[in-house]
Amino acid sequence: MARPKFADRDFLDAALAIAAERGPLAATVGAIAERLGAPVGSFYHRFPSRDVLLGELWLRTVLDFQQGITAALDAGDGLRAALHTPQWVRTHLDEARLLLLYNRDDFLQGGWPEALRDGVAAQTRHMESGFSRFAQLVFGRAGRDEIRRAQFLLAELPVGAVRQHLQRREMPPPIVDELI
Amino acid sequence: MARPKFADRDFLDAALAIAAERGPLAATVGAIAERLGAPVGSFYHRFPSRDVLLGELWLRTVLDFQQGITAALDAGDGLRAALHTPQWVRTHLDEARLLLLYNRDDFLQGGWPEALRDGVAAQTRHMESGFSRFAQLVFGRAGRDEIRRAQFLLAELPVGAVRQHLQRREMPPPIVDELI
DNA sequence: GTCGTTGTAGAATATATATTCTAGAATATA
DNA sequence: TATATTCTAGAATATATATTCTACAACGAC
Repeated sequence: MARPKFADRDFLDAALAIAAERGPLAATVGAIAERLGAPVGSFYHRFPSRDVLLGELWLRTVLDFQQGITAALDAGDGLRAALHTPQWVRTHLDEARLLLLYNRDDFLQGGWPEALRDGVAAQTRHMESGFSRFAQLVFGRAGRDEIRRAQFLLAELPVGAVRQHLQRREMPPPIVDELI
Repeated sequence: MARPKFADRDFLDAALAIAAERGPLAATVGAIAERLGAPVGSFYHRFPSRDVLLGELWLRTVLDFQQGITAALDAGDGLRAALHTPQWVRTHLDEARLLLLYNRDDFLQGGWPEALRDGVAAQTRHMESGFSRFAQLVFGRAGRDEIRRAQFLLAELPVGAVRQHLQRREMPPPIVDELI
Protein backbone atom coordinates (compact mmCIF):
# COMPACT_ATOMS: atom_id res chain seq x y z
CA MET A 1 0.00 0.00 0.00
CA ALA A 2 1.05 3.58 -0.58
CA ARG A 3 2.62 5.54 2.23
CA PRO A 4 -0.21 7.25 4.07
CA LYS A 5 0.49 10.91 4.72
CA PHE A 6 -2.78 11.66 6.47
CA ALA A 7 -4.68 9.69 9.04
CA ASP A 8 -8.38 9.76 9.83
CA ARG A 9 -7.46 11.58 12.96
CA ASP A 10 -5.73 14.37 11.12
CA PHE A 11 -8.91 15.20 9.29
CA LEU A 12 -10.92 15.06 12.48
CA ASP A 13 -8.48 17.36 14.23
CA ALA A 14 -8.43 19.82 11.37
CA ALA A 15 -12.20 19.89 11.31
CA LEU A 16 -12.29 20.49 15.03
CA ALA A 17 -9.90 23.40 14.82
CA ILE A 18 -11.86 25.05 12.06
CA ALA A 19 -15.21 24.42 13.72
CA ALA A 20 -13.98 25.88 16.99
CA GLU A 21 -12.61 28.94 15.25
CA ARG A 22 -15.35 29.76 12.81
CA GLY A 23 -18.23 27.43 13.54
CA PRO A 24 -19.10 24.02 12.13
CA LEU A 25 -20.45 25.65 9.00
CA ALA A 26 -16.96 26.72 8.11
CA ALA A 27 -15.68 23.19 8.37
CA THR A 28 -16.18 22.48 4.69
CA VAL A 29 -14.41 19.63 3.00
CA GLY A 30 -12.30 22.11 1.10
CA ALA A 31 -11.31 24.03 4.21
CA ILE A 32 -10.40 20.88 6.09
CA ALA A 33 -8.29 19.54 3.27
CA GLU A 34 -6.58 22.87 2.77
CA ARG A 35 -5.70 23.22 6.42
CA LEU A 36 -4.07 19.84 6.28
CA GLY A 37 -2.41 20.41 2.94
CA ALA A 38 -4.26 17.35 1.71
CA PRO A 39 -6.19 16.91 -1.51
CA VAL A 40 -9.92 16.42 -1.19
CA GLY A 41 -9.52 13.02 -2.78
CA SER A 42 -7.73 11.87 0.34
CA PHE A 43 -10.58 13.10 2.42
CA TYR A 44 -13.07 11.00 0.53
CA HIS A 45 -10.71 8.12 0.66
CA ARG A 46 -11.25 8.05 4.41
CA PHE A 47 -14.71 9.39 5.00
CA PRO A 48 -17.72 8.58 2.87
CA SER A 49 -19.13 12.04 3.40
CA ARG A 50 -18.74 15.27 5.28
CA ASP A 51 -21.64 14.37 7.52
CA VAL A 52 -19.91 11.20 8.63
CA LEU A 53 -16.80 13.15 9.51
CA LEU A 54 -18.71 15.70 11.55
CA GLY A 55 -20.76 12.98 13.17
CA GLU A 56 -17.67 11.07 14.20
CA LEU A 57 -16.09 14.22 15.50
CA TRP A 58 -19.13 14.93 17.61
CA LEU A 59 -19.26 11.39 18.96
CA ARG A 60 -15.59 11.28 19.83
CA THR A 61 -15.95 14.58 21.62
CA VAL A 62 -19.07 13.79 23.56
CA LEU A 63 -17.68 10.47 24.71
CA ASP A 64 -14.59 12.15 26.05
CA PHE A 65 -16.65 14.79 27.81
CA GLN A 66 -19.14 12.49 29.42
CA GLN A 67 -16.60 10.00 30.57
CA GLY A 68 -15.58 12.32 33.39
CA ILE A 69 -19.15 12.85 34.47
CA THR A 70 -20.11 9.22 34.56
CA ALA A 71 -16.90 8.38 36.38
CA ALA A 72 -17.79 10.86 39.11
CA LEU A 73 -21.33 9.51 39.26
CA ASP A 74 -20.08 5.97 39.57
CA ALA A 75 -18.06 7.16 42.55
CA GLY A 76 -21.25 8.65 43.95
CA ASP A 77 -19.83 12.15 43.88
CA GLY A 78 -22.49 14.47 42.50
CA LEU A 79 -20.64 17.68 43.09
CA ARG A 80 -17.60 16.43 41.27
CA ALA A 81 -19.85 15.39 38.41
CA ALA A 82 -21.33 18.87 38.19
CA LEU A 83 -17.94 20.56 38.42
CA HIS A 84 -16.55 18.32 35.76
CA THR A 85 -18.11 20.53 33.13
CA PRO A 86 -16.18 23.74 33.82
CA GLN A 87 -13.02 21.76 34.41
CA TRP A 88 -13.23 19.82 31.22
CA VAL A 89 -14.09 22.98 29.34
CA ARG A 90 -10.93 24.64 30.59
CA THR A 91 -8.72 21.91 29.22
CA HIS A 92 -10.70 21.36 26.04
CA LEU A 93 -11.75 24.75 24.79
CA ASP A 94 -12.11 23.78 21.15
CA GLU A 95 -13.99 20.60 21.86
CA ALA A 96 -16.22 22.43 24.31
CA ARG A 97 -17.19 25.03 21.77
CA LEU A 98 -18.21 22.35 19.36
CA LEU A 99 -20.16 20.38 21.91
CA LEU A 100 -21.85 23.02 23.99
CA LEU A 101 -22.41 25.85 21.57
CA TYR A 102 -24.02 23.95 18.73
CA ASN A 103 -26.88 21.54 18.40
CA ARG A 104 -26.11 18.02 17.48
CA ASP A 105 -28.59 18.01 14.70
CA ASP A 106 -27.94 21.34 13.18
CA PHE A 107 -24.48 21.19 11.88
CA LEU A 108 -25.12 18.05 9.93
CA GLN A 109 -26.50 18.89 6.52
CA GLY A 110 -28.45 15.67 6.22
CA GLY A 111 -29.56 13.58 9.16
CA TRP A 112 -27.27 11.36 11.17
CA PRO A 113 -25.40 8.82 9.13
CA GLU A 114 -26.76 5.33 9.65
CA ALA A 115 -23.43 4.06 10.92
CA LEU A 116 -23.40 6.49 13.83
CA ARG A 117 -27.01 6.26 14.92
CA ASP A 118 -26.36 3.43 17.31
CA GLY A 119 -23.43 5.17 18.91
CA VAL A 120 -25.49 8.27 19.55
CA ALA A 121 -28.39 6.31 20.96
CA ALA A 122 -26.11 4.31 23.26
CA GLN A 123 -24.51 7.51 24.43
CA THR A 124 -27.85 9.02 25.29
CA ARG A 125 -28.92 5.94 27.21
CA HIS A 126 -25.69 5.84 29.14
CA MET A 127 -26.08 9.39 30.31
CA GLU A 128 -29.69 8.83 31.29
CA SER A 129 -28.86 5.88 33.46
CA GLY A 130 -26.27 8.04 35.18
CA PHE A 131 -28.89 10.65 36.02
CA SER A 132 -31.15 7.95 37.24
CA ARG A 133 -28.52 6.58 39.61
CA PHE A 134 -27.82 10.04 40.91
CA ALA A 135 -31.51 10.68 41.54
CA GLN A 136 -31.80 7.45 43.48
CA LEU A 137 -28.74 8.38 45.53
CA VAL A 138 -29.71 11.95 46.37
CA PHE A 139 -33.49 12.00 46.34
CA GLY A 140 -34.09 8.44 47.48
CA ARG A 141 -36.08 7.56 44.39
CA ALA A 142 -35.76 7.86 40.65
CA GLY A 143 -39.16 8.89 39.36
CA ARG A 144 -39.55 11.15 36.40
CA ASP A 145 -39.26 14.36 38.39
CA GLU A 146 -36.22 13.25 40.31
CA ILE A 147 -34.43 12.28 37.13
CA ARG A 148 -35.32 15.60 35.57
CA ARG A 149 -33.94 17.34 38.61
CA ALA A 150 -30.72 15.37 38.42
CA GLN A 151 -30.32 16.27 34.80
CA PHE A 152 -30.82 19.90 35.60
CA LEU A 153 -28.22 19.93 38.35
CA LEU A 154 -25.63 17.78 36.64
CA ALA A 155 -25.88 18.94 33.09
CA GLU A 156 -28.04 21.91 32.22
CA LEU A 157 -26.98 24.18 35.02
CA PRO A 158 -23.22 23.74 34.57
CA VAL A 159 -23.48 24.06 30.83
CA GLY A 160 -25.52 27.22 31.21
CA ALA A 161 -22.92 28.73 33.51
CA VAL A 162 -20.15 28.04 31.08
CA ARG A 163 -21.74 28.97 27.79
CA GLN A 164 -21.16 32.70 27.69
CA HIS A 165 -17.47 32.21 28.27
CA LEU A 166 -17.26 29.75 25.43
CA GLN A 167 -18.95 32.22 23.17
CA ARG A 168 -16.23 34.70 23.97
CA ARG A 169 -13.57 32.01 23.57
CA GLU A 170 -12.49 32.57 27.14
CA MET A 171 -11.70 30.07 29.82
CA PRO A 172 -14.49 29.94 32.42
CA PRO A 173 -13.29 31.86 35.51
CA PRO A 174 -13.30 30.32 39.01
CA ILE A 175 -16.55 32.01 39.93
CA VAL A 176 -18.32 29.61 37.60
CA ASP A 177 -17.42 26.71 39.85
CA GLU A 178 -18.68 28.64 42.78
CA LEU A 179 -21.98 29.35 41.07
CA ILE A 180 -22.46 25.68 40.37
CA MET B 1 -47.54 52.63 -6.75
CA ALA B 2 -48.27 48.99 -7.40
CA ARG B 3 -50.44 47.05 -5.01
CA PRO B 4 -48.13 45.42 -2.50
CA LYS B 5 -48.97 41.76 -1.96
CA PHE B 6 -46.23 41.07 0.55
CA ALA B 7 -45.04 43.09 3.52
CA ASP B 8 -41.66 43.03 5.23
CA ARG B 9 -43.34 41.27 8.05
CA ASP B 10 -44.55 38.44 5.88
CA PHE B 11 -41.01 37.59 4.94
CA LEU B 12 -39.87 37.79 8.53
CA ASP B 13 -42.69 35.52 9.64
CA ALA B 14 -42.03 33.01 6.92
CA ALA B 15 -38.34 32.95 7.81
CA LEU B 16 -39.21 32.42 11.45
CA ALA B 17 -41.49 29.51 10.69
CA ILE B 18 -38.88 27.80 8.55
CA ALA B 19 -36.06 28.47 11.00
CA ALA B 20 -38.10 27.07 13.87
CA GLU B 21 -38.99 23.98 11.89
CA ARG B 22 -35.72 23.11 10.25
CA GLY B 23 -33.11 25.46 11.65
CA PRO B 24 -31.89 28.86 10.44
CA LEU B 25 -29.78 27.17 7.79
CA ALA B 26 -32.94 26.07 6.04
CA ALA B 27 -34.24 29.61 5.93
CA THR B 28 -32.83 30.26 2.49
CA VAL B 29 -34.10 33.08 0.35
CA GLY B 30 -35.65 30.54 -1.98
CA ALA B 31 -37.41 28.67 0.82
CA ILE B 32 -38.75 31.86 2.35
CA ALA B 33 -40.08 33.14 -0.94
CA GLU B 34 -41.61 29.79 -1.80
CA ARG B 35 -43.38 29.49 1.52
CA LEU B 36 -44.92 32.86 0.90
CA GLY B 37 -45.68 32.24 -2.73
CA ALA B 38 -43.60 35.29 -3.50
CA PRO B 39 -40.91 35.69 -6.15
CA VAL B 40 -37.38 36.19 -4.90
CA GLY B 41 -37.37 39.56 -6.61
CA SER B 42 -39.90 40.77 -4.06
CA PHE B 43 -37.65 39.59 -1.30
CA TYR B 44 -34.76 41.67 -2.54
CA HIS B 45 -37.07 44.55 -3.09
CA ARG B 46 -37.50 44.68 0.67
CA PHE B 47 -34.29 43.35 2.17
CA PRO B 48 -30.85 44.13 0.88
CA SER B 49 -29.60 40.69 1.81
CA ARG B 50 -30.49 37.49 3.57
CA ASP B 51 -28.25 38.45 6.48
CA VAL B 52 -30.20 41.62 7.06
CA LEU B 53 -33.44 39.68 7.15
CA LEU B 54 -32.11 37.16 9.65
CA GLY B 55 -30.54 39.91 11.70
CA GLU B 56 -33.78 41.83 11.88
CA LEU B 57 -35.64 38.69 12.77
CA TRP B 58 -33.24 38.04 15.59
CA LEU B 59 -33.45 41.58 16.88
CA ARG B 60 -37.21 41.71 16.78
CA THR B 61 -37.34 38.42 18.66
CA VAL B 62 -34.80 39.26 21.31
CA LEU B 63 -36.44 42.59 22.02
CA ASP B 64 -39.77 40.92 22.57
CA PHE B 65 -38.23 38.33 24.83
CA GLN B 66 -36.22 40.65 26.97
CA GLN B 67 -38.98 43.15 27.39
CA GLY B 68 -40.70 40.89 29.90
CA ILE B 69 -37.53 40.37 31.86
CA THR B 70 -36.61 44.00 32.14
CA ALA B 71 -40.19 44.86 33.06
CA ALA B 72 -40.02 42.43 35.97
CA LEU B 73 -36.63 43.77 36.99
CA ASP B 74 -37.92 47.32 36.94
CA ALA B 75 -40.62 46.17 39.31
CA GLY B 76 -37.90 44.73 41.51
CA ASP B 77 -39.26 41.21 41.12
CA GLY B 78 -36.34 38.87 40.50
CA LEU B 79 -38.31 35.66 40.65
CA ARG B 80 -40.76 36.89 38.09
CA ALA B 81 -37.86 37.88 35.89
CA ALA B 82 -36.38 34.40 36.11
CA LEU B 83 -39.72 32.71 35.51
CA HIS B 84 -40.39 34.90 32.54
CA THR B 85 -38.20 32.67 30.43
CA PRO B 86 -40.26 29.46 30.65
CA GLN B 87 -43.45 31.44 30.39
CA TRP B 88 -42.42 33.34 27.33
CA VAL B 89 -41.14 30.15 25.78
CA ARG B 90 -44.52 28.51 26.21
CA THR B 91 -46.30 31.20 24.30
CA HIS B 92 -43.59 31.72 21.70
CA LEU B 93 -42.24 28.29 20.82
CA ASP B 94 -40.97 29.22 17.38
CA GLU B 95 -39.32 32.41 18.49
CA ALA B 96 -37.79 30.64 21.45
CA ARG B 97 -36.21 27.98 19.30
CA LEU B 98 -34.61 30.63 17.18
CA LEU B 99 -33.37 32.63 20.10
CA LEU B 100 -32.27 30.02 22.58
CA LEU B 101 -31.11 27.16 20.43
CA TYR B 102 -28.83 29.02 18.08
CA ASN B 103 -25.98 31.44 18.45
CA ARG B 104 -26.46 34.95 17.31
CA ASP B 105 -23.34 34.94 15.26
CA ASP B 106 -23.58 31.59 13.68
CA PHE B 107 -26.62 31.71 11.54
CA LEU B 108 -25.50 34.83 9.78
CA GLN B 109 -23.30 33.92 6.84
CA GLY B 110 -21.32 37.13 7.00
CA GLY B 111 -20.99 39.29 10.08
CA TRP B 112 -23.72 41.53 11.42
CA PRO B 113 -25.01 44.03 8.91
CA GLU B 114 -23.83 47.52 9.71
CA ALA B 115 -27.37 48.79 10.06
CA LEU B 116 -28.15 46.43 12.92
CA ARG B 117 -24.92 46.69 14.90
CA ASP B 118 -26.19 49.54 17.00
CA GLY B 119 -29.42 47.82 17.81
CA VAL B 120 -27.60 44.74 19.00
CA ALA B 121 -25.15 46.72 21.08
CA ALA B 122 -27.93 48.75 22.68
CA GLN B 123 -29.78 45.57 23.46
CA THR B 124 -26.77 44.08 25.17
CA ARG B 125 -26.23 47.18 27.24
CA HIS B 126 -29.84 47.32 28.28
CA MET B 127 -29.76 43.78 29.57
CA GLU B 128 -26.53 44.37 31.43
CA SER B 129 -27.87 47.34 33.28
CA GLY B 130 -30.82 45.19 34.31
CA PHE B 131 -28.52 42.61 35.82
CA SER B 132 -26.62 45.32 37.54
CA ARG B 133 -29.75 46.73 39.14
CA PHE B 134 -30.78 43.28 40.27
CA ALA B 135 -27.37 42.66 41.83
CA GLN B 136 -27.60 45.90 43.72
CA LEU B 137 -31.05 45.01 44.94
CA VAL B 138 -30.35 41.46 46.07
CA PHE B 139 -26.67 41.42 47.01
CA GLY B 140 -26.39 45.00 48.18
CA ARG B 141 -23.68 45.82 45.70
CA ALA B 142 -23.04 45.50 42.00
CA GLY B 143 -19.43 44.44 41.63
CA ARG B 144 -18.30 42.14 38.91
CA ASP B 145 -19.08 38.96 40.81
CA GLU B 146 -22.51 40.08 41.86
CA ILE B 147 -23.43 40.98 38.33
CA ARG B 148 -22.17 37.66 37.10
CA ARG B 149 -24.27 35.96 39.72
CA ALA B 150 -27.34 37.93 38.69
CA GLN B 151 -26.82 36.97 35.10
CA PHE B 152 -26.54 33.36 36.06
CA LEU B 153 -29.75 33.36 38.05
CA LEU B 154 -31.81 35.47 35.71
CA ALA B 155 -30.67 34.26 32.34
CA GLU B 156 -28.37 31.28 32.11
CA LEU B 157 -30.10 29.05 34.58
CA PRO B 158 -33.64 29.50 33.19
CA VAL B 159 -32.44 29.11 29.64
CA GLY B 160 -30.57 25.96 30.57
CA ALA B 161 -33.67 24.49 32.16
CA VAL B 162 -35.72 25.13 29.09
CA ARG B 163 -33.36 24.15 26.32
CA GLN B 164 -33.91 20.40 26.13
CA HIS B 165 -37.62 20.91 25.74
CA LEU B 166 -37.09 23.32 22.91
CA GLN B 167 -34.89 20.82 21.18
CA ARG B 168 -37.73 18.37 21.31
CA ARG B 169 -40.20 21.05 20.21
CA GLU B 170 -42.17 20.54 23.40
CA MET B 171 -43.59 23.07 25.75
CA PRO B 172 -41.56 23.26 28.97
CA PRO B 173 -43.50 21.37 31.68
CA PRO B 174 -44.38 22.95 35.03
CA ILE B 175 -41.47 21.28 36.78
CA VAL B 176 -39.19 23.65 34.94
CA ASP B 177 -40.60 26.59 36.84
CA GLU B 178 -40.13 24.69 40.02
CA LEU B 179 -36.50 23.96 39.23
CA ILE B 180 -35.87 27.62 38.63
C1' DG C 1 -55.56 59.12 -20.27
C1' DT C 2 -50.36 59.50 -19.71
C1' DC C 3 -46.43 59.01 -16.96
C1' DG C 4 -43.55 57.91 -13.12
C1' DT C 5 -43.12 55.00 -9.19
C1' DT C 6 -43.50 50.94 -6.63
C1' DG C 7 -43.89 46.22 -6.80
C1' DT C 8 -44.42 41.69 -8.79
C1' DA C 9 -42.41 38.00 -11.57
C1' DG C 10 -39.04 34.88 -12.47
C1' DA C 11 -35.06 34.07 -15.56
C1' DA C 12 -30.00 34.69 -15.60
C1' DT C 13 -25.62 34.83 -13.19
C1' DA C 14 -22.03 34.00 -9.96
C1' DT C 15 -20.18 31.44 -6.49
C1' DA C 16 -19.49 27.99 -3.03
C1' DT C 17 -19.46 23.33 -1.91
C1' DA C 18 -19.99 18.29 -1.82
C1' DT C 19 -18.92 14.55 -4.39
C1' DT C 20 -17.01 11.82 -8.23
C1' DC C 21 -13.54 10.67 -11.50
C1' DT C 22 -9.14 9.80 -13.65
C1' DA C 23 -4.17 9.44 -13.24
C1' DG C 24 -0.30 8.11 -11.16
C1' DA C 25 2.98 7.00 -7.19
C1' DA C 26 4.43 4.02 -3.29
C1' DT C 27 4.35 -0.26 -1.03
C1' DA C 28 3.52 -5.17 0.27
C1' DT C 29 3.30 -9.65 -1.37
C1' DA C 30 3.96 -13.23 -4.64
C1' DT D 1 10.53 -8.18 -10.49
C1' DA D 2 5.38 -8.16 -11.53
C1' DT D 3 1.08 -7.01 -9.66
C1' DA D 4 -2.68 -5.74 -6.81
C1' DT D 5 -3.72 -2.50 -3.40
C1' DT D 6 -3.78 1.74 -0.99
C1' DC D 7 -3.14 6.39 -1.31
C1' DT D 8 -2.12 10.93 -3.04
C1' DA D 9 -3.39 14.47 -6.33
C1' DG D 10 -6.35 17.58 -8.14
C1' DA D 11 -9.44 18.32 -12.12
C1' DA D 12 -14.33 17.75 -13.43
C1' DT D 13 -19.17 17.68 -12.19
C1' DA D 14 -23.45 18.56 -10.01
C1' DT D 15 -26.11 21.17 -7.17
C1' DA D 16 -27.60 24.65 -4.04
C1' DT D 17 -27.98 29.34 -3.05
C1' DA D 18 -27.46 34.37 -2.92
C1' DT D 19 -27.89 38.06 -5.75
C1' DT D 20 -28.76 40.75 -9.98
C1' DC D 21 -31.33 41.83 -14.05
C1' DT D 22 -34.98 42.61 -17.27
C1' DA D 23 -39.85 42.80 -18.23
C1' DC D 24 -44.12 43.99 -16.99
C1' DA D 25 -48.37 45.34 -14.11
C1' DA D 26 -51.02 48.33 -10.97
C1' DC D 27 -51.77 52.55 -9.02
C1' DG D 28 -51.49 57.64 -7.96
C1' DA D 29 -50.52 62.33 -9.61
C1' DC D 30 -51.00 65.37 -13.27
